[in-house]
Amino acid sequence: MTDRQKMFMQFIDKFIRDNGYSPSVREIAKGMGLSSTASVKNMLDRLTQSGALRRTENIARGLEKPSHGIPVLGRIKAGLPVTSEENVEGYIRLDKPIGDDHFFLRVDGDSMKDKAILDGDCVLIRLTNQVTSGQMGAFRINGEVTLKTFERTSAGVFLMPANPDFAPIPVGEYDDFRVIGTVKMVIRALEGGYDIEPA
Amino acid sequence: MTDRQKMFMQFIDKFIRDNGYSPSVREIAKGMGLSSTASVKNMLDRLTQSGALRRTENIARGLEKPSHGIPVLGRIKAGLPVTSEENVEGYIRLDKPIGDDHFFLRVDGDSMKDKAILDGDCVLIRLTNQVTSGQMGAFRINGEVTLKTFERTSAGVFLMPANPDFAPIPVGEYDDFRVIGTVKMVIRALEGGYDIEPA
DNA sequence: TCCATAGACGAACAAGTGTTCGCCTATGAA
DNA sequence: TTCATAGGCGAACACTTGTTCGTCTATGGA
Repeated sequence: MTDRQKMFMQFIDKFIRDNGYSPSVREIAKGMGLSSTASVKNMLDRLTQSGALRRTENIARGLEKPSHGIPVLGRIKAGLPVTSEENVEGYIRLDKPIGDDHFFLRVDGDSMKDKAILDGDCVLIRLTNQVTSGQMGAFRINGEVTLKTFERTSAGVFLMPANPDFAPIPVGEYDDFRVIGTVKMVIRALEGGYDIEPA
Repeated sequence: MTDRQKMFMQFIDKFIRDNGYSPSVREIAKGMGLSSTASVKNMLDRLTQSGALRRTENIARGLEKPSHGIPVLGRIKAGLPVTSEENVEGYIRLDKPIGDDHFFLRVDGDSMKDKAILDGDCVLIRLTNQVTSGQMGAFRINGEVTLKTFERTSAGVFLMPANPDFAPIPVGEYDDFRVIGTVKMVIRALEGGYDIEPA
């Protein structure tokens, strides 16, 4: 990609970030200091052809930047620059839409620390009442919400902590018990990485 | 929001997901089985006014769905439905753009397990060579990339594991050493939650 | 009954918008 | 030199698109 093409991409990218919709041909022309819309169309065609941009023809503001997410590097091959293509194992799409049956539960306390979940971590919960033995999830028991591992044994149902300082919680027939959802992901933000926006 | 309004939102949402740009008034009309664009405009005005939709007037395909991310629930107040407004402590925007100076490093091995980072976890690294003592980061030493805590003491510089089975790595004057970046976030996907897309 | 609100019709208008066509310049490789 | 490629101009064209206006129906209070 040429420098000029990078400049176009940056402009389009920023425009989309700022406005939530892509720029029109004339807006790009203006932003890039061009007087002809044909020049823009040429450039868009080049960018589309090289795969840097996705676009639906004849559609107003039909530009998309084909983000494939943030690269995941696995074993890094010696000799190569760290972020080079050869090291990429895959991508994680942080912009992938998640249905509104998901929410994060902020972990309070160390009761799951042996499962590497710490106080302050956020666990992504998917709302469901389907839970199998051994699965981690969020549960409400007698009015209190807790993060535990669900265990069904011959001795009954238990909510198991992952910390010897805490005792398993037996779920009796007369307890007010509800499965809230299962844990799909654990996120821990360090030193101001991904922050939580106030409500 | 009325049922009809929800149907509009769903249509628009799906359209954006499918196409990467928002539908035009006429496309909405067609999709909702309406014959007049005025009906659509009425509805869009209602949705915009109630805050369900964001939109720039007079701009083609200028619709946005105002996602404020995934809610984070902290201490859940008893008596309330779990996902009710009152429980929301904040939001995490998974669709927040991250610059391309970030990448994920897939953790290989248990050398940081006492810091609650497990084999297979993904750590978000921000490329930088600024690192202070006590900070966790990715380092290259003698051709090998490793995730460790950086420690500068009177005895010299060390890369500290968080696992008694591993020994600190002293960084000597003649070692080939480079700071790759610092850890901003830890992500662990459980049972097919957020998956890694193949490269 | 009166009235506000949600929802809808159809036609016409005024911008907005992508595309095309012919032509031009500069750069770098063959 | 010759040629391919990136980048650009300006005007004209045709289609897309949001908006407006008057009118209508149904529903659910007050």
